[in-house]
Amino acid sequence: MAQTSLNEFIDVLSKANAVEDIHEICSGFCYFSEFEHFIYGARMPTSLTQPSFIYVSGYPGEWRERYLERNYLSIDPVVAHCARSSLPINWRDVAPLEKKDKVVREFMGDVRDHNLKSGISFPVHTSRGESAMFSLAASDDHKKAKARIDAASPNAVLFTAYLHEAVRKVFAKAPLSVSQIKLTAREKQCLLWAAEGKTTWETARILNISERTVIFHVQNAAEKLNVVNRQQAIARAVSTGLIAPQFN
Amino acid sequence: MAQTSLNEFIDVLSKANAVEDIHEICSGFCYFSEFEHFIYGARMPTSLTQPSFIYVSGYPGEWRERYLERNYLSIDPVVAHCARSSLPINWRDVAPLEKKDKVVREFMGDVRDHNLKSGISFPVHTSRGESAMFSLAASDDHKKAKARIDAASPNAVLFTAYLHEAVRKVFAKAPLSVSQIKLTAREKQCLLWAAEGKTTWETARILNISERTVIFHVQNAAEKLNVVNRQQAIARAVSTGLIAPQFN
DNA sequence: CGGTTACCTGTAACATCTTACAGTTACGCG
DNA sequence: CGCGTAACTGTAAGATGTTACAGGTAACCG
Repeated sequence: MAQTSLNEFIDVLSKANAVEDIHEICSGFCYFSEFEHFIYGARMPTSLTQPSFIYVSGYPGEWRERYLERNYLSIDPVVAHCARSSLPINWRDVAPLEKKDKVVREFMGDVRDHNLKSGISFPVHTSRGESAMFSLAASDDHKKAKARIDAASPNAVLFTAYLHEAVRKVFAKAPLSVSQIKLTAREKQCLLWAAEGKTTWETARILNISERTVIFHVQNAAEKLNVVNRQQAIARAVSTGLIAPQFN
Repeated sequence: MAQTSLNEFIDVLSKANAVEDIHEICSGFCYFSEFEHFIYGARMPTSLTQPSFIYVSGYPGEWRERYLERNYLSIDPVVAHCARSSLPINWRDVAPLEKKDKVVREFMGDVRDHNLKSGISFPVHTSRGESAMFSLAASDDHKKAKARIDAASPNAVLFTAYLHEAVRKVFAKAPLSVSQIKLTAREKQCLLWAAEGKTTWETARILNISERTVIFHVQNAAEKLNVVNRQQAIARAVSTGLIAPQFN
């Protein structure tokens, strides 16, 4: 029961209720798009029960193990791009970075040695602070892959969005939606200024309220965010987009 | 100089450096996709210097004013969907919600009265907590619009991602600084545990080093990040993806 | 009117972070 | 080997954050 159009893939994705289903659908889409390998990885920051990282992999097992063993996740420039950006990234375009950093250079060499010569990755970010990535890869070089990559991109972006939803549905038993946490204006302001490196006293001057009140708001924010202190509140509020400090 | 393919649209988007350019490109894409109206709206998270909301509108001016006047932003179920989800939404599919809520029902009626009978909206979320939406609309009903909507969706999703980047570039004075800042393994670890709400003492226990050393690493990280204290270091490291705290 | 929410304030003890001082050890690289 | 870098450690004063105590004001809404 192979799918023959994007809509069919989206349709079966929304009905998937096991990781195996999702794996098969990804496999199908990968074949449909004329690629050889795929991988989906997500960082789910929000839930009590879920694993922090989720993978659905159609990569060679050997490479997958090597990747984990060597902690490539923290080196991979494609992963770094997807963590920051919402734009698809052709692996070819991370080549410039390659030259500067020895560790990255070695990693890229290793990627090529494992016959993942060309590929493209599609990031997804959600309002819940989840960060995911779907990659399609092949063993031919960038030039030969270009047409295929161009053709697959629009479909794959849409596919990736639905894929992420499907994964979330399968893994989330009782997802805690960060987006539902509402901070009051004052709570956000106090937290924001703290994230900007201001002390309680400084924030109090800025907002023209007492130090005690600043502490009060930060505490309330921390309670709502279900964290233990100011630092963690900042981390969580930033990572879920509740506040967005500027850096000068 | 009309664009005739998705790639061309993406290309000109990445070169746009004024709102007018972006407006024209959106207009072109709208025509290209055989729709009549478009609107892009973004919520840039609480920030000190930037406006909170950004619009690029190809809607009739009359409707735009009415929308703002009546504070439809807080009623519009499509906006609500896009704030939560990463999936495109066909306006037809919010109809079920219509029946429950009187205010929403009135709004939907008003939408139709203004000749926006069918449409589809594409959300984007970023790791920085931005939330944006690009909508395409037409004056024919859902049934007639179906083929057009299906055809446009994959392209529009990709277009929307690039559109959002373009808008951000135009509005943000300091474009996303691709962080070349490298933290050492220990610096990251110490900062990460701090972001997890651990105290210096706790982190020292976890990493099996002295408290003094933890402080030392955090300080070095803060210096590299060019910030004044631990809190700001966490904010910056999280927002640039250098560390990714988990929440339990 | 009563209930709810956001917002605001003070004091005090204690915990934690920041900053200044002054070093040592291990390792890779040219 | 000399050099740079990462990693590591100690002490101590003073600044800042946390927690627990106990409240008050104003706006909105059914």
